[in-house]
Amino acid sequence: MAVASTLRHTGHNHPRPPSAAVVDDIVRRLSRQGYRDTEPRRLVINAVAAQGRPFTAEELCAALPCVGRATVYRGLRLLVETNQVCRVLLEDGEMRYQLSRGGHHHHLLCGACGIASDLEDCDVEGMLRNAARAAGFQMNGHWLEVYGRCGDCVRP
Amino acid sequence: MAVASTLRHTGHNHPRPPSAAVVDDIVRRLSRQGYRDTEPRRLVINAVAAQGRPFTAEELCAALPCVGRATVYRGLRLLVETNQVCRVLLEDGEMRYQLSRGGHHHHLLCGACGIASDLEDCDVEGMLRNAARAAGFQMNGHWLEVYGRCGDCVRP
DNA sequence: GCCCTGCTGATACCGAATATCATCATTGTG
DNA sequence: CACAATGATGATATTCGGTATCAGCAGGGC
Repeated sequence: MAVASTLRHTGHNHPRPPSAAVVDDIVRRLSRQGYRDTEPRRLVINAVAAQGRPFTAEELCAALPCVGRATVYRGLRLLVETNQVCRVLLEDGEMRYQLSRGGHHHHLLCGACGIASDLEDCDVEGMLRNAARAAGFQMNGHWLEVYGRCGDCVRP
Repeated sequence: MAVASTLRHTGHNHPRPPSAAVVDDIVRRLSRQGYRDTEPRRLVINAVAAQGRPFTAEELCAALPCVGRATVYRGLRLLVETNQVCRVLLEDGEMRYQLSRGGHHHHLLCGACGIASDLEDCDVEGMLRNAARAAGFQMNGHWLEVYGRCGDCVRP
């Protein structure tokens, strides 16, 4: 129902064309794990996919006035737990979320426009593991965010 | 006053000898920036310095029953803002704090004992800057946490 | 179409953190 | 050393993000 009017709420926030394919993919993956395909859940996924930059749970609630708070939070949590949405840590410690494009990657967070692009093909992983081993530490994982200015904001 | 009894509250938590020198250093640095040397503030700093592993603001409050909540929170925030306490991000997204030993470093966080050791002499910095530049991104900073098992917990 | 069960959403609740503000204490000054 | 200016304190109220509850609803297997 009110999908279009819902998405309009995020219009000031670099909206993407709500790609039905992406949403369907996510719903299908959830289905495969036994989660139902419900309308409110699809609305949440739709809104998540429409965000153009890392968002907070509260922003998602605001963008979905016709979906209950609890449902939005549950939906977001489900997406995080199934690794379809990744957490993004801002420089000031605030936690945000973003649709994951899959695979292991890190974020290049622009402090000017707020957009998070992905950094792939970077072997921090191996380097860190070695450095950690040298300190007698067995590394199992890591969390990395990179802050600065994206190309568009550096040369305007 | 009740410093000794206060510290005893952290006894189960790898307490350190409350090094007066460390505390004095911090107080002096604050003084230089115009912040007063007050008893409650010293108590907070003392408790911070006595923690053996990353702690939460709430834990600090519990360890300082005779200092007001607001004062504990304010004191901790002041220490973070003046870079004398660093934030530590746990794998699950929880934020904790730890006395900074100064300079830029990263944390090796042991998931078993909870202790955070420092990783220095590691050129992630340069590597990241290059990788970011290759993606057209101007890097100004980064946040990195390494998770795993410390030497003591790997071979018990 | 029916029924089981997961999902929803209004509400209440919880915990962490901050705002308020009268009172107190530190520190620079005379 | 005493005083005044002002920063700091702490009890309290408040805000805010997030979760628990639970009766009613709806998806989807049969």
